[in-house]
Amino acid sequence: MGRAPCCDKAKVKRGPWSPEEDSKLRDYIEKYGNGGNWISLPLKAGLRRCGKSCRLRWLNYLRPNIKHGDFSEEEDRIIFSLFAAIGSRWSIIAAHLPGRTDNDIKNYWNTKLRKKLLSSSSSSHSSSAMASPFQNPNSQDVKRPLTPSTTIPPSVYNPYVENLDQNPIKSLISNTNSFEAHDQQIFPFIYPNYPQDLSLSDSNKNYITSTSGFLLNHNMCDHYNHHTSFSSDVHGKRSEIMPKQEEMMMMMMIDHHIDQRVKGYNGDFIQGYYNNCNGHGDLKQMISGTGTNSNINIGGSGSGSASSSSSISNLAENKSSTSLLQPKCLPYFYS
DNA sequence: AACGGTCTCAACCGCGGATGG
DNA sequence: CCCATCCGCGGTTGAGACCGT
Repeated sequence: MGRAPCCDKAKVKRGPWSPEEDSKLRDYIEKYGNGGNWISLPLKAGLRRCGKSCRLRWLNYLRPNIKHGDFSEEEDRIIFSLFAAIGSRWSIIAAHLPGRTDNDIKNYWNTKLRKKLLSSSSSSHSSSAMASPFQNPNSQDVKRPLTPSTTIPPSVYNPYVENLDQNPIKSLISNTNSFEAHDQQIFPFIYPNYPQDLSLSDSNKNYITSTSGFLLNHNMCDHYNHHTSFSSDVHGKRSEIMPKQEEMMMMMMIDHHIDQRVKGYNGDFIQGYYNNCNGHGDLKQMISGTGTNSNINIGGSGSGSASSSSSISNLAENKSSTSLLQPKCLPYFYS
């Protein structure tokens, strides 16, 4: 037996709200609130609407202090940052943007920001492609050598992920320490207003920025690990938890950030992920380059297998790479 | 001006979680 | 514990606006 409908659809009005309906709803809620019960509200307010519809109309449109209209660049950055960190948790993202609703942000992402990211990512080989919105205006463009990041408390790099210290992926990445990173290209994903957001002392700033090169990837990998039981148990079975679209965006972000600092990198992280999802390897191996099928390839174009496995560490040494994104990946990520 | 394709965004839908009897 | 009910969320839809030809 299916779930009972929340209201009798034959008796309620649907579609766009009229000014009169808006006025009735607004007046009622301003006088009495919703009484903790949206379902019974329409009857009391004299509206022929479903309670859920009333709730949505109030929250997304009639509620005071709702901000409509264009998003600022700062808001863009916050959305990108939080999306990178937590995915499509629109309500949480909305909580960071006063006056914006989750619906608004979701629509904005789907119609504008996603395209912005796609176009940025597709042209990421040009040096300034990602200057905005990914560049943090608050950071100084200073290269710092990376050091292992195991000393960073988890809460510093992702407030939404717990127990990152126990994450095996984290330590593997931390050992890959031969990168140099531009903080401004990384931190905005996590903290748009860094360093202001963190209110760090000078010493703490150094301590954190020295490892920031992989913070983004830490977050992403943890995100994957958390949501998809990432390693070998995915064997060809796509996660039902993480939507395809989100996977694509996350991988493109990772891809871009590798691309930013690895000369000759051509997108094989995405291929690696693809292969991983088909049971050819696992993410830890992919990142550390330790597995038989670590899928960051150099100079290879093997189909489904790593033709010349290497690691991000090797790529960081500016070894040339001519490998291409496998054609079979394209329908998967770009369909 | 007419037409067709694309984009936007308000609204809907269904699910999972929370809550209370 | 079970069940019913409600809430809140995220994905999807579709009408109208917009744009290019």
